[in-house]
Amino acid sequence: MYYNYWFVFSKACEYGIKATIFIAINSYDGRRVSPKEISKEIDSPTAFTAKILQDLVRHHIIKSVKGAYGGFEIDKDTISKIKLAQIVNAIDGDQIYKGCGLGLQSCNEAHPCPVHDKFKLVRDDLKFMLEHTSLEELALNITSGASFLKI
Amino acid sequence: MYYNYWFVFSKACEYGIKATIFIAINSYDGRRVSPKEISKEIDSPTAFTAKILQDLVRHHIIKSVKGAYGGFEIDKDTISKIKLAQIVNAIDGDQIYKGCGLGLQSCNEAHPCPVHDKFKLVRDDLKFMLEHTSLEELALNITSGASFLKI
DNA sequence: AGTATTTCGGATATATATATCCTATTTATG
DNA sequence: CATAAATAGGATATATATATCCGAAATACT
Ligand code: FES
Ligand code: FES
Repeated sequence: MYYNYWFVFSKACEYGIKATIFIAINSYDGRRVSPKEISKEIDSPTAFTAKILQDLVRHHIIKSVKGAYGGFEIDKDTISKIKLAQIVNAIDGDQIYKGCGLGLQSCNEAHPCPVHDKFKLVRDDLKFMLEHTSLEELALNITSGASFLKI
Repeated sequence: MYYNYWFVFSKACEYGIKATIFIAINSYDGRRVSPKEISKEIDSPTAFTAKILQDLVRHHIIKSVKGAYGGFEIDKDTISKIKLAQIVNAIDGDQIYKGCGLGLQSCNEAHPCPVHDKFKLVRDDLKFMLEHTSLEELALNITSGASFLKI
């Protein structure tokens, strides 16, 4: 059997998205959070999550404050401006938007793979969805109890 | 950096889809093909492709004939009945249709993750596409020169 | 200045997917 | 029956993703 255990996003990306949401929620209250708190809340391995947080800092999606009383935070103003696509891009790259569904070297209208036309529709829908979903709405859905970060 | 190099389908699944299309094309001409021919035509590692072919045989998607003058084939009658979804299911399983986009234990309307509503739409589109794309049309697009299996 | 706290980042370990190799088994044909 | 040709399948190797560990650097507070 050649079953895989994943779909669309890497584990790193799943953790990154959930972590960013949790940081946003806490930033609304002016509270910084640590990798330990985050990983507990999103049910992820702490050290691995910390690596991903570093990556998100480098991509200027979240901010880190070193030292005592430090932690991770997001500028309140930017929470509504950050789109899911930016987080996914920072961690998984942009092949998700551009890559060929059947692994040809590139997805090319002029040299399409057998599923190109149909695959492109779905892929573009995914792209549109990611580009139009804001961190703000994801965070608000958690605080309102409409959605959950774990289990 | 935590970039991944894949998207949606595993390599095994990509090879499986392309191999099945190539087998279908040859079965229209009553010709059996070997893993060597297949892997050359779809630009994949031969031995690995052979493993996937075995898997497809076990799932009754293709037929194998052992011994001299053997090879892989598909009943002409079934080519139009086989859907892309069956191939994907055989190799990558059904998590692609059912799994949570953010890795929660299960995708559950009553306990949704932050992206559930939006993700479900895209996932269901993908499911519909796979279930309504026949092996026949994929094969015909190759023979007509409208699409390609490699490069 | 000293200390506790916290992120940063390199090195390493583990799990999984991908790929290869070699032998056994099957079968058409001479 | 012998031989050649072909798939089946176990064992093994490699690449990548995931996960852990530990010391270095930065910062708030005393
Ligand atoms: S060429 Fe394969 S998806 Fe476009
Ligand atoms: S719960 Fe996450 S996609 Fe449905």
